[in-house]
Amino acid sequence: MTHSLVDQCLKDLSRAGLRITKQRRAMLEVLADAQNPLSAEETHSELPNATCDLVTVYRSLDQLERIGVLQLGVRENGTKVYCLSHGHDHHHHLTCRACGRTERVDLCMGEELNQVGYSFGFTDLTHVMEVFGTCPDCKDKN
Amino acid sequence: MTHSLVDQCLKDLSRAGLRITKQRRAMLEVLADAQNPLSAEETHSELPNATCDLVTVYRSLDQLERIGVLQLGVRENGTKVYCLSHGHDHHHHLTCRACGRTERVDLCMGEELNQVGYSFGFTDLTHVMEVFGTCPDCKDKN
DNA sequence: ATGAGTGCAAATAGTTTGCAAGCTG
DNA sequence: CAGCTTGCAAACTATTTGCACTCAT
Repeated sequence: MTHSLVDQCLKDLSRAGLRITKQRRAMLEVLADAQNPLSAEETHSELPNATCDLVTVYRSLDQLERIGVLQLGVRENGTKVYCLSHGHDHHHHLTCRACGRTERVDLCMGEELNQVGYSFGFTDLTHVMEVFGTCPDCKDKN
Repeated sequence: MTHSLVDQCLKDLSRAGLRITKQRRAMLEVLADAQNPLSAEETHSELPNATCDLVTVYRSLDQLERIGVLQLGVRENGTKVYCLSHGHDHHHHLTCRACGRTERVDLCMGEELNQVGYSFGFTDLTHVMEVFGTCPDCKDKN
């Protein structure tokens, strides 16, 4: 199926002066299908066989995040993860530190954080908010 | 001067069954004096000459965070940083992505995040929240 | 056709692990 | 004096960089 979500992202890509390539389209498709934020490695491994090099994934994810098509997150170990943030679907995640399972969290205080940032004279504000815990299944396994 | 803050942390250390060593005391002193969260590397370099190996810093920071003496944060590039979180002085930071300058942010929605976590059956909840931006000085320099 | 984008190789940064020796409680 | 801690060396994971070649616009 054709992802209208992906098409939207591709439009944003051109609008930002970036080029549309089959590699980028493939990455966006992977991220659009993903149930949770993916790291560069994970995105790469979900890509149809040999779509592109891992380095290209790193470079593209970084650019896509800069132009706001992707939203950046972190794992507890510092690994960067990305998910589509198309339109204004900004949200956060609750991640199990044992199995990686994630749940969507719709709480956010981005507005307030930006206020504080502006009050200090800062610009280009972004934020990262992540919740980590042990999910019921992993708790039992223990 | 003697840091009552450090003494408090050391007490928490023993209470948690960890041992008090000169290395750990030195690290806590560095963190108590720091104006902003420090990475393992930075903490190590602030230590009085040859206090201990960098590996020891990594191991100790990790343990101190687990028992709640330190609060974990991340830089935009994924580097882990730590600051004292003694008592209940939980707070967050606004960091300039160009020069690293940080400002304290007292906003936090830990309570609400924990609620959501519990509602999913998750336990041992923690969270990370970081604001990144460009500070006035770095903006001008550009 | 021109410069953004890509692949490949190699370098970095940050962090973890194994093991023997040292020090704390 | 038992076992937590540390030091040193080495392995690892995540990410970045340089350069020549390719492709989107």
